[in-house]
Amino acid sequence: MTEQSGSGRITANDVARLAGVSRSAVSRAFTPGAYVSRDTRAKVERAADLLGYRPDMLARSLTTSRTFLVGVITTHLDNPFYATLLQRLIEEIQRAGMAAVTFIADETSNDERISQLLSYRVDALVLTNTSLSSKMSVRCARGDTPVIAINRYLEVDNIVSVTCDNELASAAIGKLFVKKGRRRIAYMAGEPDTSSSRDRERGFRAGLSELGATLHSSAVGNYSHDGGVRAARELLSSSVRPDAIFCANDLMALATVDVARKDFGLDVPGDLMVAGFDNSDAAAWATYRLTSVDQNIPGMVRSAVEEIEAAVVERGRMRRRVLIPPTLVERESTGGPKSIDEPKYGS
Amino acid sequence: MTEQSGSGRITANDVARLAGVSRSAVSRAFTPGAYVSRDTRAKVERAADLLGYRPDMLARSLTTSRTFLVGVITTHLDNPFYATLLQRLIEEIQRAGMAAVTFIADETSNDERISQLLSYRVDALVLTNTSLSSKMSVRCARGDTPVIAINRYLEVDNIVSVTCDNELASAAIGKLFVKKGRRRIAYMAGEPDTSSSRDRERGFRAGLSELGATLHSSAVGNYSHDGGVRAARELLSSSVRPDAIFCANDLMALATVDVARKDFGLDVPGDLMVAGFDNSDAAAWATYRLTSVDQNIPGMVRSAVEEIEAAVVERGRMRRRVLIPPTLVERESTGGPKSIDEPKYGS
DNA sequence: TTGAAAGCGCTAACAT
DNA sequence: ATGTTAGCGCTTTCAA
Repeated sequence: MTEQSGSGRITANDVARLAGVSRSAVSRAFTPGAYVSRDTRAKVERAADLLGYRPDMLARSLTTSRTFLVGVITTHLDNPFYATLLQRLIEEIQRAGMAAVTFIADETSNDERISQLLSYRVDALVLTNTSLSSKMSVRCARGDTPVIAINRYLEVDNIVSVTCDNELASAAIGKLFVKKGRRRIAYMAGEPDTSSSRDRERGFRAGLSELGATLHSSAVGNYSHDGGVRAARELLSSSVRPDAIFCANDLMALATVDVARKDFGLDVPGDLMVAGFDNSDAAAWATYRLTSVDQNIPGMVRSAVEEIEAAVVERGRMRRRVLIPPTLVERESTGGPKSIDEPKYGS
Repeated sequence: MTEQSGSGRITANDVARLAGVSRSAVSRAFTPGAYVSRDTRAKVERAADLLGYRPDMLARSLTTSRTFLVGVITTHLDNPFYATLLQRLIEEIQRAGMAAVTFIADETSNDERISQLLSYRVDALVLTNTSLSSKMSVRCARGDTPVIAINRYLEVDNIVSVTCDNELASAAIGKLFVKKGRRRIAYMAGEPDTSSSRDRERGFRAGLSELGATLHSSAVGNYSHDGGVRAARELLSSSVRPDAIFCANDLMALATVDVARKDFGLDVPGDLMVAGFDNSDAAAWATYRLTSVDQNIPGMVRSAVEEIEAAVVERGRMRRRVLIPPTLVERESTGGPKSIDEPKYGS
């Protein structure tokens, strides 16, 4: 067993010496589409294995200006949807042979984080549930760093937004309520200044009016459980109580079910139908059996990473918006699945 | 407004030219403890601001052999505890001026991920809910890369494990059940081959026997909700049903409450007391009000990052194990908080 | 205190 | 197909 003398980093030189070839031969052996003879490649690989050598990505990046690093900025992960989204995104990035440098957005220090990521020369930037200041947008553009936004539609140039079709799915929920005979239909908004919350409200209203119904009341729950508790109390305290509530995410919908049962003694779905958004794990739990919208996270992250790969090679302009078709998942909180022969929307 | 001619990356040379100083002056202006006159520093800073310059971390790392990159390997984030842990860990890493390169462990490709991180010359490696093969352990040691394990105690050299005091907290739960008058007390294990699940069982048994009680039955729920459902059905189907179950995490405990109520029509805590571990958000929800153990995630990640910083400067041997004191959070699932004057354990 | 020069580990253009 | 040479952008001795 040949050993390395100076403990510490093993370099291409060490491998070259051991294999009896030049440094460039070693480099070529580790470069996918390079001219190396079967023979030298074998020698290099054996030597590399022996020494436990692996090219230094930093040094490599310095010459290739490809780091295989993707910067990811996300929010707090208390919301399980964000957690799952981040997990799948990271997995997809690593499946594509890259690595994710992840930051949690401070909201206040968002620009600083992006600047930091840029100093690592990330090949691309992915923003999940986060915005981009126009200042940073131009810095990314100048550095030729493609930016992909997931789950937020950003009105900024040179950025591709990947979201599910919030309007379509929300309209489907609205129509579901009406078909189930509900008439006092309420909406619980997420964070009011996000595109997702606005799109969901717009779609929901459209779905209602398509069947001749109209919104009875609404409140803001800020996408959090606590906010959902407050908003649910507000809605249900009304003198004319709603008989159906569409919450802009599951966290608020679960809170709404809790409040309806515990604080108001209501039966779900008898007295009150509730629907959410995200199809989180808890939506399927026996206690809730919550109707919800599956955003197709795998589809979203796949699109996002495809956009990254395209942008990295093309270096050109990018598509502005990608819409992922969601799926409505009906459970007992809206009276259970509809009859089997009724067609689902979406593909 | 002076602008940069060649769009693309701005280098120290550009700044030097604009500021009328040398490259090294620029470098020194960006190096905390370096000899630069107030005057040149000011000139450099102004020029850098104007150009939007920021030192290239990759190039810098190549000479300093400090990347300010921390490799993080974690598991699936379906478990909200892992999600919160990861979030806080990343936040703590970025507060320390470093960046986290995050991978989701494939279990099968764990070694490959670590090797990949090593090729980025990460300053340290953090494993959360993950193991380390002895092969990789020696590669880390050879490269002088410190390894910190969170939430797993690993029997490997040169590694520091940060966990909460699982045994202490679990013993407290055991004693709580006995004090509340329960005698048919069961344990629901997590993944059987993890140190956390084993330590919790050991502590729980110890707590019981300390008050003269003994374990009635046990099952394995693998730390998942589905697993918890199955294990709860198993335990509650017994001819002599348990009247208290300690689940090794909240996900399983919530599942147990659901099963007890929905499938067996039991009252919690009347017919069955349930306690969990992690003090996840859902444990506080009105439907569950679950007694649980708060592992003090902020304390865990703070210790972990302190260990990183210490290891990076010292390059010496490290402490083997850090125990974080947890807190018992009593809620209605075990009959509500005890009287106010009864002392809590831990600090 | 500052600038000039060397080099971190690698890849790529050029010769062979 | 292989080796030689010249950098990638930075820090850091070494002189001045």
